[in-house]
Amino acid sequence: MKEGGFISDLRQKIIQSALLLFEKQGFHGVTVNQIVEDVGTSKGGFYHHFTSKDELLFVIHDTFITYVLEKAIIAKETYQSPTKKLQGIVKDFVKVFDLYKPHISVFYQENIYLKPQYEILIKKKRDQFKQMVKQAIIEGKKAKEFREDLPVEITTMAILGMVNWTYKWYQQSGLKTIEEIGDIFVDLILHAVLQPETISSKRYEEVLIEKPFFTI
Amino acid sequence: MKEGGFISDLRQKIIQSALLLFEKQGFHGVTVNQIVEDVGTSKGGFYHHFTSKDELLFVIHDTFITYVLEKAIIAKETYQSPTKKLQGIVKDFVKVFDLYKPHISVFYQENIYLKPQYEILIKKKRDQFKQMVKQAIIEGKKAKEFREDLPVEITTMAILGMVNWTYKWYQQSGLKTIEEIGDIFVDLILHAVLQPETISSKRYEEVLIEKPFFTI
DNA sequence: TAAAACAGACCAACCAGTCGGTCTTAAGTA
DNA sequence: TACTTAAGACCGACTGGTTGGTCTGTTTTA
Repeated sequence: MKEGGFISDLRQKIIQSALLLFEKQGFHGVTVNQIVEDVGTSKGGFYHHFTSKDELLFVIHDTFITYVLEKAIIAKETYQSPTKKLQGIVKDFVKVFDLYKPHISVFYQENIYLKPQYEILIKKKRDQFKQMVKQAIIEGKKAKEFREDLPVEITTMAILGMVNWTYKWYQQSGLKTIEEIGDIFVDLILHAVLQPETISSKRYEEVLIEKPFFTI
Repeated sequence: MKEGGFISDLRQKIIQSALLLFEKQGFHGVTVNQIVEDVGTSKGGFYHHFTSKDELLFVIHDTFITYVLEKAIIAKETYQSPTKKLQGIVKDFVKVFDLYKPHISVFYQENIYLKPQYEILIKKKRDQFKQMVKQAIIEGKKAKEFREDLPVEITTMAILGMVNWTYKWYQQSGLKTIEEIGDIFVDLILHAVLQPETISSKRYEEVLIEKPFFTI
């Protein structure tokens, strides 16, 4: 508590252990006893910090989605053009996979086990995030940066799906770094949504934060 | 047994009920008792047809992945050019969401609960499917239909992610039909992977099965 | 010294799977 | 056709193990 800050905080230790256990074995594949044993504490310690196993699951969900949402808001406010906004949101989000992979796995894998009262709270924030991607696409069409025939809703879900799915296969020990993966995703997305003229001309350099790999 | 065929087969009824229950509440959120009650049978009936609850989960997984794999093999053999192959595989796969949505949900949601001996069998088929998409991309690059700078592995996962994620949001009652969604996905994917020249010229008409919506 | 933090034995509920028994079906027999 | 019979299909009370959560303490902190 004194030194080390939250590192020695039992609550955070429990979350950390639970996170890794839930990721590999699922919420129902891990018992409270396993968690407390892994942490090196007791049932008493656990229930002093959490009212239930379900609340622990909620805390994990909430920590993650809150963080992601804040990042997205910053990206949205930082950049002006829709292209840059979309690029920023995607790149920041992909980066999160490095630090928060267990969170993300639990977030997408165990969300059906959230109790209704918690589910409502999480859904709200999750929808907010989705809305930011959607908004970027709408603005991109309006600004004539993106193709006008782009179906907003499906394109949004396609982008989210492509990025979210990363939790199923990404490994830190893999061949590509998370930065590289993020660049490739942005590249694929921009090729899919930008006006063809923008791509074939050199005009995309004006609308991008940085050159994607395909311009090399 | 006489008329109606497998529709009155208890085994199929159990799978059907379990499917819908697992989809909404998860494998561990549904008890064997709930399943047999839903079907209108008994524990005895259940364990006459399945050795365990785990085996039921495996059967659901296997039915689905076997079907998808067969479809992909047909698409691969039907079309010649890589573009058409990729287009065919994706379109067929997206169509599956209409008939097999519960299967898919269970397949991606509950796969971590598969017992090791079953997991091995499923992983084998799943990898085969992934390999077919990957192969189409490799061939597309070789044939100069796709961009040469395309990273094969990540692009494969991006496409799979985009399509797979559909199980999280697709609803039959939604605004777009599954056919439309499939077309949009193909459109986005092709814009992302095809040579820019092919898109800006009219040459894509030669390489496509049918005109995507954006040519209108 | 009191409140917060933690320990761990204990419990009630639940649940996958079992097992002895009954019912249905259809082939065999005369 | 009527009767026999055996195997497959199905029933449901029961069980042994497990699990989330409780409660009464003990230790640590401020």
